[in-house]
Amino acid sequence: MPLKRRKNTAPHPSCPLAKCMGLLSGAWTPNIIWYLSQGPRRFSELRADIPTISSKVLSTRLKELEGRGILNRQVMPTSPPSVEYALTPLGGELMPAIEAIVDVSHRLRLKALGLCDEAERATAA
Amino acid sequence: MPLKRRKNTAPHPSCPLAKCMGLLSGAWTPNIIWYLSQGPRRFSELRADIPTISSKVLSTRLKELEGRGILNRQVMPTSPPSVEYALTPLGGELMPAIEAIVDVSHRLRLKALGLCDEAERATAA
DNA sequence: CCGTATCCAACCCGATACTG
DNA sequence: CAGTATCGGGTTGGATACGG
Repeated sequence: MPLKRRKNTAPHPSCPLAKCMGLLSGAWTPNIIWYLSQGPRRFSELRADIPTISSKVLSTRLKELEGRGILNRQVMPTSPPSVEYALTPLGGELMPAIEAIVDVSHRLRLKALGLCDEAERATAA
Repeated sequence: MPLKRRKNTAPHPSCPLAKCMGLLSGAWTPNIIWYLSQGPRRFSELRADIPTISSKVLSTRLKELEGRGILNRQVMPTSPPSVEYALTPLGGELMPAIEAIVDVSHRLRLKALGLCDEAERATAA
């Protein structure tokens, strides 16, 4: 009984997943966005926030994110020149999504530890 | 005027971004989840859904996602053996996040095309 | 049909060194 | 301080071929 074949999905005309992947591509991209969500931040501050990132990668990601419209770059007129990066409104809208993923991840860990449906089953002894 | 230094962020004790990255790591992971969100799907169907993915990578991702509790794997008792993959409830909760990212991405493209705040500025000749 | 094994090219990122 | 240039290792993923 060879089971009937299902059509290729694509039921909704929307399936631009490539964009999803591209938007947050880069190992540290979500972290950069997360730190900027707490307010504008300078290059060296981000470097300190993410100790293991190299300046090369950080500057690359910042340029990418600026080009995508996720953050703005502003040079401050201070004596040692400094640069501030801040999320755009649209960039800020990524935060709920990132937090949702983190939340699911957290609950998955709880489940993995077996600390979750224990209550449901009411092991009761 | 050397501008006052800001403390290292980390204001909220929660900043497990490494998890966020890990959950959706892999170039095709969001796509796999997206296709499974429309219902259970077999190995070869997913292969057809994502034409450019290799069977090696697909099976690797599926095993990872199963291990993380994002999807379940079930062998169907059909004559040519087939395997169905389906999102777990927790895995399904990733969909809103993925859709949110896709949505932001879409609006960013509109902005990039200059089809957005043109109205605001009312270039007005 | 459902994968696994091997090989290999591309990419990504960190370390280091250097410029304005 | 805010980056850029270069190198080199580690990882990812595609192609292909094979096994259950």
